[in-house]
Formats: sequence, structure tokens, C-alpha cells
Amino acid sequence: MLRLSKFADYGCQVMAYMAQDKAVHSATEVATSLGMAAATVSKILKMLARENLVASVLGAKGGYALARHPQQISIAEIINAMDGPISITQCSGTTSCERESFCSTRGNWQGINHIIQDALAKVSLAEMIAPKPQVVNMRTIRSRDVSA
Amino acid sequence: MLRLSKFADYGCQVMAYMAQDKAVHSATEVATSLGMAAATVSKILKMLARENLVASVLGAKGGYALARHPQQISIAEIINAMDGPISITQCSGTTSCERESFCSTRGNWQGINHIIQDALAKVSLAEMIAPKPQVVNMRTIRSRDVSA
DNA sequence: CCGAACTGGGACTATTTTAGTCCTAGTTAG
DNA sequence: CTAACTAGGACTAAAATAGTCCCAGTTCGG
Repeated sequence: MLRLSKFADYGCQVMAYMAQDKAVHSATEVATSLGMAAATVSKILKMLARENLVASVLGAKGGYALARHPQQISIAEIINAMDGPISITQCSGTTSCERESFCSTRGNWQGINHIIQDALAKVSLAEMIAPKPQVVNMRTIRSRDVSA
Repeated sequence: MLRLSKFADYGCQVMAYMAQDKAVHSATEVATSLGMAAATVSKILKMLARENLVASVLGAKGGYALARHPQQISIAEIINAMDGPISITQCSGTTSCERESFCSTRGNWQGINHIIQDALAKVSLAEMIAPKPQVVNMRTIRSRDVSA
């Protein structure tokens, strides 16, 4: 339906791991713990560091630590850091968008996009790692379609 | 941030065009009106027909017409028809998902996924083509980030 | 002061998705 | 019976994504 990139997914996993404590973790350590390729984790941490979601410590014994408290980091920020702020409609104003009905469509797309961003911004990393999901009433999970 | 495929976008455009009236339109006609490649529009209409969003009429003078009233078609259905029911998290249960903290993360992902699906299901094709966006209060559009 | 353990940044390649084209078969109006 | 259509799928092309690697800079510990 709507896809989140693997990077965004990885980014959240990495952040979830980091959220365990306030300590400094090296990329290698995170990779080992998560069972991911070291180079990939390193890349992800670099991206997260650039967006100030994690703070980096240079040199030997260096690594990364969460820049803020898990309560103060939303998954929207993580996704943005990994995927960039790409809106769901990527209509780059090409020629096929001239008709009035289409433009009004665009306006609605933006509204929908906003709802999604809002939903993601409302969930903090702390909530994400909580065993009891509070994001939405979980009786609604049945709505989940069979994945492709 | 979150990407909608071009096909889903096209599908909505095609459906918006079809929603103008209850008449039968050939793929060629739709393509011409929308300024899109005929083969592509044809493919999109076939997909929409398979999901019963449009009804097809075979033979000469054939074509497609909206299967239901625009009020009764949600954009979630259109997106599903085009992209398939792919949830935002595509974790296929690989080895890196063993830890408890991750699994709880998955549960929350499903909740978020549901919110998004809900938002899309609430918007009908009729609302989508309406010039005045009612989907969300539009004072919030400022939240739209600069696209990549 | 040197070497080992790190991050920073980016170039590069491989892989997978996505988009788009085309062909053949079947249906129907005139 | 032919022209105008859709049905379905095979195929190719293009682009986005994921993943690897390299080199430079920083810091710790001996």
C-alpha cells in the first residue's frame, strides 16, 4: 500500500536499540547486536547523526548515543532522516497536471499527506519500544491486509 | 517520507477523470484527455477493472465506466488496486527481528499502518475531486516539507 | 608519539522495484 | 467479416534502493 524504505525501518531499529540506555555504542557493536552488516549500520548511524538524532563521539572508544530522550524523538523524525521529506505525491508539476480537477486533487493529497505525517509525529521512540502498543487501539489490527 | 507509487497516482487521476460522468470511456480517450501514454492508461484501467473499481465493456464502442458512485469509492481502494496491500513495514520476519524490543516495535508499526489506511479509506473519490478540500483543515498545509 | 579504534563523507556497484511497451487472444458493433 | 475495443501477460528499460568500500580526520592508550 504505502511503503517505508528499508533504511527507515533499519533506522528505527537502530534507534530502538540505542534507546536502551544513554551509553555510547559503536557502529560495530550495534551491528553485531542487531545482526546487521556493519557497513550498513555505520551508514545509517551517520545519517542519523547528520540529522542530530544521535550524537557522535569521535576517536577510539567513540561511537553514538541518543541525542535526546526517547520521549522527545518522534518516529517521523527518524523516517525523515532516513528517507528525506518526500511527500506521498511526487507530482513534479509535469504537463499532465493542468486540469482543474487534478489540481484540486493535489490539494487533497497534501491534506492526506499531512495526516500521515501527523500520525508519525505523534509516536515517540519511547512509545515505539514499549511492549504495550498505545499508538492506536489494537482491536483494529484486523484491518491489516495480507501482505504482498 | 512515504512514497506512493506513480501507478497509484495515475490510478487516482484516471479515476478522477472517470468520475466526471457515468459514461463509458475507452482507454485511448482517457489517455488523450489526460496526456498520458495510451499503453500505460490501458494497463492502469485493466488493473482497476480487475479490482472492480471500474466496469469494463468489451468489443467495439467498449471501454470503462466507474463501477460505483464516486462517494462510494475510497482512495484507499484505488491505491490498493494499484500498489497492492503492502504495509509500510515490509519486515518479512528475517533473522534480525528476534529481540523483544523489535517485536513490540512491529506491533506499533501495525498501529501506525492502520492509522494511515484509515485516513486513506475516509477520503472518497468524490471528495478528492472536490475543489474545496475537506479532508483536513487546510491551515495545516504549512507543515508540508520541501520535497526532495 | 605511534598505532589501534573509531567516526565523517562520499564514490561506487549491485540489486530490486517500478514503469512502460508490446504482442496475442477474445469480444462486440455495425 | 472487419474495425474498435478489452484481457492478460511477457518483456524491456529505467530508476530508486540497498549495500560495499575507501580514504581522511579524531582520539584513546600505551
